[in-house]
Amino acid sequence: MRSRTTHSIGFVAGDISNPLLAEILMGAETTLHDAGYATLLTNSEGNPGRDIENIQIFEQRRVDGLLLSVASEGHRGTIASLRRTQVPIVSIDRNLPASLGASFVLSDHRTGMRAAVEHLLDLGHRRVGLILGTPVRPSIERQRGMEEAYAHRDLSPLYEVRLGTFSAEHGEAATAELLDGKDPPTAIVAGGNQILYGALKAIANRGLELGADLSLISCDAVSLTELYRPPIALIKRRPMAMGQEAARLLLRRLGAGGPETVVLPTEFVARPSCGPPPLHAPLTN
Amino acid sequence: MRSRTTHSIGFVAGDISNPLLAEILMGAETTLHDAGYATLLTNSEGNPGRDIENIQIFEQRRVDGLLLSVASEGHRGTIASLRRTQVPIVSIDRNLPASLGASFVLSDHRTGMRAAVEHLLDLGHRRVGLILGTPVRPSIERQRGMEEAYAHRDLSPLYEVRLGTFSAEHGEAATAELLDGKDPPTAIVAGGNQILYGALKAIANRGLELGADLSLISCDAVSLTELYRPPIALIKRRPMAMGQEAARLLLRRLGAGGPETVVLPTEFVARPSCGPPPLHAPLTN
DNA sequence: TTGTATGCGTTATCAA
DNA sequence: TTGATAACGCATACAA
Repeated sequence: MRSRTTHSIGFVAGDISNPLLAEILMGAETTLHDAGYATLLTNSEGNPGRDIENIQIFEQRRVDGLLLSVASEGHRGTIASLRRTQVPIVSIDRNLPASLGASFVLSDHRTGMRAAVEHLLDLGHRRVGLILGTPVRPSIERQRGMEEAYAHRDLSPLYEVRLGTFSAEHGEAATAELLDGKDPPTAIVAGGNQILYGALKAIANRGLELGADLSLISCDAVSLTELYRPPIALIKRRPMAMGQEAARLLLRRLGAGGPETVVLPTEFVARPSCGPPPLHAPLTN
Repeated sequence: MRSRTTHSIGFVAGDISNPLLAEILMGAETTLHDAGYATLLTNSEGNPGRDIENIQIFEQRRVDGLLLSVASEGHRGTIASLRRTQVPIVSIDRNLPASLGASFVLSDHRTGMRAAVEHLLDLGHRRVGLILGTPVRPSIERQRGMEEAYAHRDLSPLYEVRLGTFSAEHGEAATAELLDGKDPPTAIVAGGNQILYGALKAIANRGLELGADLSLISCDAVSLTELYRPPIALIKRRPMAMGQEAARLLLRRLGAGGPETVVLPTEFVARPSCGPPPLHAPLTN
């Protein structure tokens, strides 16, 4: 008498301790719960191998669908696991081969980043440091937004990009390198909230005043950005809406709809952490 | 040939968007994953009705055990649902009737709070405001720690306690009331990280300088406490260890062990957000 | 044609 | 040293 469906959904999360992902998860969980589905959660901690394991675990448990934010987009094993999986897939802010037939919920990081960098260029900055996490879609789109801003103003690409991990450690190390290097940037964009924490630590250690000695922009709104003094400019999005949208896309797939892609906007919010570059900084180009 | 167990665990969380709970969850999930268990997560959003729903969902899915942090400890319906449940239960930082035969992982909030308040009393404070969330174990234990500190010094209980919810809104409103009232406190203790955000907002709105005009102590270490200027004193614990311990207790129950209780320590960390009370404050008692 | 995307082959790295 | 696994890069194919 029972249907073949388990009325459960698997969520493969990269790092649950990230408050952003927690919000996405909450949005998805709430929507799925209202539709009568339980959410199973697993944690990969940024490890592609555990992504594969987790996908297999969900396969064994016969979940009706998968929500996932994979650790590595191009990873051969991950793609192979997903190809074997029969259930609908919704990818959250990650690019996957179209042949998988997945749905996508993506943030338009590029537009927000472009607006942020144009704001810095308007203020007179020319050397900007961009600190990114692993080379997954959000990082790549953010870099493109940076490139577009410079290209649109016909300026030489004097920005410096530091790829790494979405960790406070990388944020701190990259900020230190940028600030201690030759021709240090007059503005820094932190591409993730853990990266922001690390960057702030390095900045505070050097006694630099935000908005005067150095400008700073954060990706994603953490409470810290509005409570910090001065308040920190940010590229905003709505993570809970992202989770809800992911859940809705999955529910449509379960109702026999085809794969869809939804792109959600990001918005730049100027705040006093951005000011004109210090006068002694070399204004090239 | 398959065992009757589903090798899955249900985690009933109050509010996943709380970074503290996210860390507890991650600790539990990692340990359970290593033991071959998948973690199912549901979210109650502080609503006892949804606690009951979620417990029933897990019952239907035949999970092997439950980890939970209930919204309301005394709630009749919640207790009744738990009584019906056949699987082992581990309660995280919540009191439940002993007749349920649950295991417990608890934080020793009282000791940390007592040390924190004694620090304030040593600095000369007599009027302290304590902002708490809902009346569950952490709040109750924190209040007791406050009481003990005053009693141990033979001081009149000039502290003021504000129970409410674990939200930034309550933190801001309660801080505003305390500061705008007659005989305002010279120090405030924020009993939860969302409460801290609200309190800081109210304090910043009034242009008060921490450590000089007002002293502030936070419960639980959010990155904000070390990045804020001045850094904010806190009562520290290890949420990830709490999740791991909860998972271990549950695994022991699954291996036919009896119910156990583990109490994990909290530690007060003094920081510059605490200073002597301003001279113009009335020093009573 | 140019940019983009995908799949395969190769190398590098780490752990046993 | 060997095995496995992850990162890199090229060639191809498709689309704008």
